This record gives sequence, structure tokens and C-alpha cells, in this order.
Amino acid sequence: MSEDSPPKKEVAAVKGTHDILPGEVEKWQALERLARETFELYGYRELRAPVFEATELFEKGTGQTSDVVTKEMYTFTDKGGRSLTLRPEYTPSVARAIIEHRLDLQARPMRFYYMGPMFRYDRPQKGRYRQFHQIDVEVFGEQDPACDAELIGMADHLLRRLGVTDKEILVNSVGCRACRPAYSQALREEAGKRTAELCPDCRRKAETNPLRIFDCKVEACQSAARSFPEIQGFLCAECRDHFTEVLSLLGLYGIPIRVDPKLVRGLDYYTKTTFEFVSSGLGAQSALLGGGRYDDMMKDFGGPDICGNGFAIGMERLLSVVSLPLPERRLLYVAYLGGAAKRTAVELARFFREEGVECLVEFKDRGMKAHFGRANKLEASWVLVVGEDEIRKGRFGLKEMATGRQVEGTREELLGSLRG
RNA sequence: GUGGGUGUAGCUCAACGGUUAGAGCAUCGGACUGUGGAUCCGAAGGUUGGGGGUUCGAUUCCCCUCACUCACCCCA
Repeated sequence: MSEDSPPKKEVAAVKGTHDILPGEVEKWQALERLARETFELYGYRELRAPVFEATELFEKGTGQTSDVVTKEMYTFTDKGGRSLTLRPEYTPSVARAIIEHRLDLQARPMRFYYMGPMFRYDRPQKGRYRQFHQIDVEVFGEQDPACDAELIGMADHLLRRLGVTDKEILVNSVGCRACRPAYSQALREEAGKRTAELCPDCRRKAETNPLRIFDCKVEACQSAARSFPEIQGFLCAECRDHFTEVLSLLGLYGIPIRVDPKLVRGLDYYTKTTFEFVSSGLGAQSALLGGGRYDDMMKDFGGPDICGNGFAIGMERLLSVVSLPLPERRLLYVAYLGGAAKRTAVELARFFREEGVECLVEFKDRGMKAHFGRANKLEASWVLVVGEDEIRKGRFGLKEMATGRQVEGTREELLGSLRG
């Protein structure tokens, strides 16, 4: 009845999300494999939590005043009337899992890692997406500063394995609940005196979270901030000793770092050590990886009083500075001539796959030339030639595409060439 | 949420306000029914993001809108 073609609907991935296509996905697989291998070397084990959680979990864990919670969460109501949220970060989920399964009663410390998508309703830009992927590493129940150093060392190890040379490691201590209030107060007072120099945003931050003024990119604010007191002078004895020991161990590992007193991380729960790996060439979003210690989070959840420590890697950002050699594909293409040979081709493909050879047979009947053209396009390493003569003899031709050399043999004999 | 930049074929890009919007690459077919990359021939592919306006005439100029992108905010 309606002859109007339906209005041309724009089909496109949702803003800030992306498909990862073949050709690109191999890099992701390589990163995932190397990350897994590296973390397992240090005794970390994977812990997988759901993609969404009760909204309340993030309000408590991430902090009700943080931007992530106040304006960046993907929150929805399910059919049972529950308020759920696609996780904007991973740490609260791990904390929840530990409490729920009473993992705190097991031997400590607990070392976990995880990789997967996170969701934040941000305005997308280079290195920042609404669905993005993180590799998360967390240690619970270890207060020794050696743990902080181990995490930084392990992150550095992974980046070295990935061949990331353009990076700098920034480390700082943001103190704890005992000593940070005094520092915040000192900053607040200083900012109060210099209020005329600060941008409106920073005037607000002076009240809510004065440490964040250091993050501001406005030149006037930066130059004002340069004369602000530094946190080192305010750390309590415990925090100072902790920080000194972290730095000392990093020196022992031979990991070059830069102490950056102005490194304040965005999430409110950090205590003592914070760190960030930055790289140029990432645009404005220069942090490849960020983390630190959070001694109070678990307690704040109403869980056991055990400390936490960890970091998150931005996979998109990391991949954009990594140049991994792609694994070489070794594909066998089966070229057959005619309908009878097609059946043999399918059988042969089955045989070779059972023997662990990547093997492709296409179902469109082609001439030999077209088969080879196709094999070439698919970047096959070999072509198996299956025609009437070959079937009669039970011996097939195997051509190595790179060299053009061709051998003949039974399927078992050819297996040797394929594996050699 | 706020600013800037960009939108033409699957991709990379052309077209002074003026014929039927072109090219390269990619795709498909043919030359070519027993051996690849080459070459030649051909085909297909577009509501020039969408809507409105100015004009005899708009891919081109103006406005709005949408998308992408970069930056702010924030963060990995």
C-alpha cells in the first residue's frame, strides 16, 4: 500500500561509542593477552563483576560530589523499579564483591585485575569516549608502601612490554584524613587571598575542593597555584614515612619517576599515594593510566576496614601510543574446481582444522585464477589445490604464496609442510 | 552543558554561483574453465548530512538543525 520508501534512517553507533573491527581488534587482543600475562606473573587474579550495579553503590563509592556521579552516569530504572547504573568505574564493584562474598575473611592481601567497558556520559573528544575500556588492578588489605611501589612497577613493566617509550610517571601523596584537612584549609586561605587572580571555576573549587585548583588549565590560575603551599609540608608522620618508602622502593626498582606535588586525582577517595602515567601525543587527555591508594573506601561502604590500592589503564589511550607487531596469520585457502571437488575441499578443510591449521574454504565456485586472486586478497599463506586429478590420486598441490613454491602430497604429508 | 573546525560515492579527495556532480583506490563483472599480485575493458555505487532562505540557477552564499571532530569542564 505505502509505496513510499521508509525515510532513510541514519544508522550509526551511539555518540561516543565505537566498533572495533577486524584489523584493529588484533591490537586489543594482544594488549589483553599481555596484560593478563603480566599481572598473573605478579600473582594477580581476574575478578569479573557485572557491567551494571545499583546506582547507590557508585554514589557511596565514587563520591556524591564527584562529577562522575553528579553528571556523567548512565542511570536507568529497570522493570522492577530499581535504579541501576552502567558502571563509570570499577573499584566500587570490586569492593562490593569483596563485602558480598566475605573475601575479606580470606588470606590477605587480595590481588585482582579486570578488563572491560566503562560508561560515562561525557562530551566525547580525543581519548575520551562514552563507552571506553579500562584495565583495572586492585589490591586490598595491604598497607605496606611496597604495595604501592609494586603496582607502579607492574604498570611500568606492562608498558615496557608494550614498547611504550614516550611516557612519564608522576607520583604524589595527597595525605590522609588526619593531615589533608589542614592542607586543604591552608590552600583555601591562600586561594582566598588570591581570589582576584582565579577563574570563576577555581573560586568555586577553593570552597569545595581546593586541591583541584592545581588541575586548572587557565594560565592565571596556574601561576597563582605555583606559589601555593605544597602538600609535603603538611603530611603527617605516617603519610610522610609511607611516601618516602614508596619513593625509595621505586628507586630500588630503577623506575624513573617525577614527584609532582600538584598531582591531585579527580576521584575523592584517594589517600596517601597517587600516581599517573602520562604521554605526549594523546592530545588534552594525556593520562594513560592513573591510580593510587584508597584506605578508607571499604570502610565507607560499611564494609570491613581494609585498605585498597590500585590503578586503571585507559585502553583506548594506551593503544593509541602502542605499536605492537601484529601476529602473523597463517591461513590455508582451499581452491577447488567443480562441484565434486567442492565436497572434497570441505572435507579437507575439516581435516586441516582438526590438526590446528587455520583453513578457509569459500563456497562460490570459481576458476583457478579467481581462487588465487581471492586467496591473495585474503592474504593466505598457502593455497591447497583440489581438482579432479588430485582427487583421483589422493595427492594435492600446496602452494606457498610468498615464495611461489608448490609441493604435492597426501593431506598427511602436506600437514608437515604446513607446520614446518 | 559551552566554544571552534569539518560534512560531496565504501575510503581519500576534486568541481569560478552555470550542461547530466567527477577522479583515484576499493567492490563486482569480463578479457581469463588448472595457478596469485599486473594490465586493459566495463558495471555498479550520490536526495552533495537534513531543512529553510537568497538567486533565473546553489555542492558553492546566508540561517537553522543534525552528525563527526578538537578543546573547555572532568577523567582512563
